[in-house]
Amino acid sequence: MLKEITPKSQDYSQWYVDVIKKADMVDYAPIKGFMVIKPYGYRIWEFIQDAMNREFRATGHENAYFPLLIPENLLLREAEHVEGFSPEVAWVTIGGGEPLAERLAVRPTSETIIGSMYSKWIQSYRDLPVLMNQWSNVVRWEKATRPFLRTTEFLWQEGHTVHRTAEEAEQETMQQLEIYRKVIEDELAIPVVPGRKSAGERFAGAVETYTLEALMGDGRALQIATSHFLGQNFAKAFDIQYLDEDGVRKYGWTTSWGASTRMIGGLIMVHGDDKGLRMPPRVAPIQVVIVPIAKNKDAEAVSAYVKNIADELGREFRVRVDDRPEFTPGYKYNDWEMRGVPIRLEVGLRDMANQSVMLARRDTGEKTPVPAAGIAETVRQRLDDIQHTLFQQALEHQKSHTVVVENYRQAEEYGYRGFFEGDWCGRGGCADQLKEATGMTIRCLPLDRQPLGTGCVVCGQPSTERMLFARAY
RNA sequence: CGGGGCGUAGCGCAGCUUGGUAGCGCACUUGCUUUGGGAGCAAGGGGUCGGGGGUUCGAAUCCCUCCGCCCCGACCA
Repeated sequence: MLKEITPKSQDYSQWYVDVIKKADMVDYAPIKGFMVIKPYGYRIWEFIQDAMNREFRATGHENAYFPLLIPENLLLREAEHVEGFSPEVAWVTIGGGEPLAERLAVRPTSETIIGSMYSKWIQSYRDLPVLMNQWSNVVRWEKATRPFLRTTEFLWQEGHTVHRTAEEAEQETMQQLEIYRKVIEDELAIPVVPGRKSAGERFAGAVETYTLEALMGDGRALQIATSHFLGQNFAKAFDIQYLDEDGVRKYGWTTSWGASTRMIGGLIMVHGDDKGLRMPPRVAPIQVVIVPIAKNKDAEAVSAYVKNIADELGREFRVRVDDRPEFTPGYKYNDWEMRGVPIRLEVGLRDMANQSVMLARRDTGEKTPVPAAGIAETVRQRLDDIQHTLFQQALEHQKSHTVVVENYRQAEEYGYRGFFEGDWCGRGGCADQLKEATGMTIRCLPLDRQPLGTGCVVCGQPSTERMLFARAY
């Protein structure tokens, strides 16, 4: 085990790696680019799943599961889609010891195989809309990988829907984007900027891609969820047709939307500090840890006092009593701080005598004695406050690192760290030049902004778009 | 794919220049003492030195070769 966590300011990448190791979230697998998600990390994923499943069901979606392997001919159906994904597809060519007649792709995403099934299932306008989601793993052969942020295999959910009209499909696309915003801001306490992707950054095969962009602690952007309006591109490629009320056969309009374990990487980078993780209470595997402090002769008395408190809190919160005899209290404080547990209660003889406990907040580091009576209410308030404080701190960071510019060169004085906002003429050439010169890419065209009319930040020509650009993960 | 670095105990490393019984710290096991911010003492266990080949009486160390990992670039939902 590492003894210390590298300070963020010294080396942000090393800090990130140290934190995920110290927090016991992941381990590197024996295959390059793959990782094992350990129970403490996986539990966070389960909370995200719970929150999303609630929202998906409330909007009429059902979970289903489609195959891991996709026959090559299906993957080839949609031209842009193949072109976008083929460089990173892993292929299965042998099964049961025999070479396969047709090689099988390990899914990089499931539009193709789901589209082929939808075409069988849909006959009439009465079969629409089809609203499904699947929780799965996907594989994209990446050259540079980092735990959670970009791994060869990752876990995600992918929603796939078919609609009767373009309007309904567009509405679905926006509705799902809003669900992501809600879960990511309310549960993970990560503020995001919703926007539309520029043509160059669009999902392969989509008509429009919408995104949520978050700003990390080091000033780089992270695309944290996307929702795609696919038009009739996939409906045509997979022959998804229905007979409409007017007796005419028509192509359906499809959408897809996804969010992955990358969100956990965002969670770490947005909230973590030099002591380790800081977990937002709503997705914290352990919300309250209680550390009893007692010499041998007092152990029994303290333990009884702690048990009462733990029982009361355990009815409402996720509580852990750390009574491991082999570690000192100081060790335990550090240990749980690395794991980001929002509230720590230190309980010894002094507290017992005062009928109180010492409450330490992970977000602020503040330590205050609080009465044992009404402890559940106190903890409830503090957890709410921590959830709120983490979001506010992240929002402050985002706001203070968002700069409006009239020319992209102004970003240089900020070291290209942060979100930069400016006008864009809409031409891909300017986007390319921006990237070439600065390493920054267009993160999105924010939904609620209009061009200021100051001219494209790259070429100065009349602008049609307002864009958010940054260096990204 | 280009440039650089590294593979020695679970983790982090020394040893290699100049070949001669494989070491240190942490972790682990046992016992005793400890416990309000990373406890102490004592006794233990743990290694095909990344793989293969060569030189040599003898290779972690020298030579050849293969493999893997990390960082920087390029590429990228």
